[in-house]
Formats: sequence, C-alpha cells, structure tokens
Amino acid sequence: MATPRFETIKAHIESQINQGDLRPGDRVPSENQLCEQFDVSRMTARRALQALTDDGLLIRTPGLGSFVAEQRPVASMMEVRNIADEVQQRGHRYRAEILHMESCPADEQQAWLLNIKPGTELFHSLIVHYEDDLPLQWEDRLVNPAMAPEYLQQDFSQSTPNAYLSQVAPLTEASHKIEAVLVEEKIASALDIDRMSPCLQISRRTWSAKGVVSLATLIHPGDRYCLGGHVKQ
Amino acid sequence: MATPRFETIKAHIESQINQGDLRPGDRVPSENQLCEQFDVSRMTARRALQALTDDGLLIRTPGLGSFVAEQRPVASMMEVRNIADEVQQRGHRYRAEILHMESCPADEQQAWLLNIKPGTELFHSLIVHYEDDLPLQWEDRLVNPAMAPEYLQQDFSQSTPNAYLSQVAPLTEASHKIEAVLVEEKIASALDIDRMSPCLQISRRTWSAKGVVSLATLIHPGDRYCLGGHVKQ
DNA sequence: TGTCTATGGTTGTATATACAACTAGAATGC
DNA sequence: GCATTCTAGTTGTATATACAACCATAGACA
Repeated sequence: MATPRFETIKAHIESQINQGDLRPGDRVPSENQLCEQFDVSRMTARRALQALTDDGLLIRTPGLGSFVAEQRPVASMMEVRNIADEVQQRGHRYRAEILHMESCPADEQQAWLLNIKPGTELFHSLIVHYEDDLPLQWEDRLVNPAMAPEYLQQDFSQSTPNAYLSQVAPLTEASHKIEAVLVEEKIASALDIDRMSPCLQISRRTWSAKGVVSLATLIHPGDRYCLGGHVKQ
Repeated sequence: MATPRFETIKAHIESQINQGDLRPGDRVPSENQLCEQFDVSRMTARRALQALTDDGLLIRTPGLGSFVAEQRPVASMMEVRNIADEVQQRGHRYRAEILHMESCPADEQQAWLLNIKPGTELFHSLIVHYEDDLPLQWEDRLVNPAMAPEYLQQDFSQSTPNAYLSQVAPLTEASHKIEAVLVEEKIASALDIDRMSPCLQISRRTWSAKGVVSLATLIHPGDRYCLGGHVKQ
C-alpha cells in the first residue's frame, strides 16, 4: 500500500480544483458517488473529502453536499512568502544586494537548531531585499548543506533563497517567532533607517520531509512593512 | 447525540494534559485501552486520538503508541488568544487595569470599519493587562453595540473583553495586521517602558456570524512579548 | 393557490471486523 | 555470549453496515 487510496482520491480532487475543472462554489461528487467512481468504501471516500475540508479547500454541509470553498484559504502569515513575488505583485521593481555568501563551521547552537553535528560546514547568506530603491528586508540565513548542496552556487540577485529552497527541498513544516526590536548599527545602515526606529523581526525555521532545511532571521523596517492575514472559521 | 462520543474522549484526554496529569512525553492510553475504558469501538477511540494529534497535542508512532507532544503547540498567531489564559498557563498571575470604559459616537472611519452608521453610539474600552506586576498589553477596543449590548456592564478586571465577546458573539472570521511601532508617551508610561523601545502592535478586526463585532489595537512591549507559531504541511 | 407532508439524497456518527506495517522485548538457536 | 527469530502490542488502512440529522424537492392535500 504505497500511497493510501484516500490520498489518491484527495489528490485527484485537489488537482481538479487547481486546474480549474472544479471552480469555487462547484459541487464535488458526494461520498457515495466517489465510492462507485473509485471503487472504495464510503469511509475511505469520506476520509479524502474530510482531509480536503481540513485543508480549507472544501465546505461540507449536511443534507446538501460538498462544495469547493469560495475563498482559497488565505495564506496565513505563517506561510513562507516570497518577498520578490510580493514586491512585484505590488507593481514595484524587486532587486537584491548580496552582502555575504559563504560556508562556515556550525557552532553549538546553530548545529542544534539545524540538527547537524557541531563543526559541520553550513551555508550562510546575508542579503538585503529592495522594493525599487528602498531596502525592505534584511535576510540572514543559515542553510543545512545536506538539504541544498548547491546553495552557494545560486544567483540570488534576481531570485531569492526562499524560492530556491522551496524548489530543492519543498517545505513541510515551519516555526516562527515575531518580535519588535531595535537593530544594531550595521543592519540599520544597510536598511537605511535610524538606529532608534522599530523593526519587525521574524525568526523562522523551516523543515522539509527530510529534516531541518534552514534558519532565517528577517528584519523589516517597521514603517515600511507589516504582516497581515485573514482567517475564516 | 448532543456531543459526539469521540469529543468526550478527546476532551477527557485534553483536560488531563492541561491539568498536568499527563505530562509531555507521557504515554496516552492506546486505542484498544480507550475502547474498554469508554466502551466505544476502536474507530471512535482512534478518532479522538487523531483529533488530538491534528491539534498538535499528541505524537503517534506506529508500533509504539501515542505520546503527549514535547512542545505544546504555539497557537497560530492568527488565532485570537485570550491573554489571561496565556499568562495563567505560564504560571503567572493575571490582572487588568481598566483605564477607560464608555460609549461614544462613531466617527466616519470607525463607522465604516464596524459597519454601522456614523454617529451611532459605540463602546470603547481601554485596558492594560498585567502579568504579575509587569504590563504586558495595552488594549484599545471598539465594540459594535449591536453585537454585545451589555459590554459596558461587564467586569473586565478578572475576565477579558476577548473572553466575553467570544461568548456572546462567537467569532467566525478575523483579520490582522502586525507592525513594529514606537508609541506615544501616554501608552509608554502605561506600559512602563521607554518611549524609544519598540513595540509589537496588532490591529485586529473580528466578525461573528452576524457581522463585525470589534476592532482592537493591541500593543506589547517588544522585549516582553512575541508572537510564535508552528505550522505543519 | 398555498401549505403541509413524504421522500430521496446528503453528511455526521458509530460499530465490528480484517489485515498490514512497525516496534520492543522475549524466546530460541548457534 | 551473541545474533536471529518469534510474538504481543501498537498504529495505519480499508471494508461493510447502520442509524441520525439535515436539506431540497415533489407530491398530496386543503
């Protein structure tokens, strides 16, 4: 039983939604219809629909049926977004300045966080992201070399580490911490702000199926960036 | 079938975890043990355990059993949490100082945000929340009087507006904005911080089934509070 | 015409059962 | 003593079945 049957059914419906064959508001086959279509028991069909509901793709109503959710689930701010896309979606020009990019041995804490042995070489990048000519984000990132061996060879002037890493090691898990901080002089000058202006600091650890991928500290000037989100139910 | 049986079992285990009868790492009764204990079928017991796993309270391993998760899941920051519960869960004493509590006419913008007519009387509260004797949150809240007519009569020295509102108008939707800011002198002194120290400001609009309930601005000293979260898949 | 009552279809809950995959520890054989 | 095999217990998947709660529609009835 390589992939469970309910996963197959789930994937089938999910792809129909993604490809537009099923549009928001459309009715999805009922549990019994799926039973016949895939030759499974009702509990199995049900499990597929339930999983899609948990993911926010479907809305099920007793007596009525299952329908494709009107609003695709809003990217919670927990979702790891790509700042280049964000900037371009706002209609501005994105560019990045790479300050630092090298391999260095992991100290005790870094090793623990990345789940590697202390002293192992890890990758370190330091990048400032710009919206037009205004610095928008300071990105300090440590990368588990086992997960992305080619990391240092990438060109991050146009793409972003985020985009690259999600390609080579699709993330399955992430933890975040969000704080308001003041920053040291080096960062302040890179972001072109006063040392006394408050910044939003996001510390993020990401996992792929095989383990910890990366450790990132993202710092935004408080007056140029905020996090937003909208949740239903 | 008022409350499903699996909900009962889930609640039972959840309370055991919350009360410390079951500690992180502890083993939870197996599916079969729960079957006997609650006189239900295995699928029902299983469903309770599965729900707890989805909530991040348990970790289940084939061949081994189900165990209380080491890390209590951090509420997604999208989730509207009750600061009183948060403080008490950390084992500290919660108290609140009510600075202001009255009804006043809605101006243009407030009316638009609360979806009421300009000039309508709305409720306004200003509360500082303490962890032990340290100010932890400045809460400036506007409430749609149609949703909670008794709002001004409540005693918020022990409970919180949050808790009260979620009782009288269970929320179905919320939108958030999170920023890093500096605060004015009045707020700084109420929070007992320097005017130059960065703060985390959360602006939150909440809906119930019947419409917009409330508009809150929450301000936390940057060095005393942060938002955290962990997402899987 | 309008109201009420079945009826069929849907999801929600629950049971009893079966087999597969995995783990730890005990029993066995060398 | 050591490695291997077996076994009991656990979770994961799947089936077949049953009844309850809910909804929209069609039909009966006034």
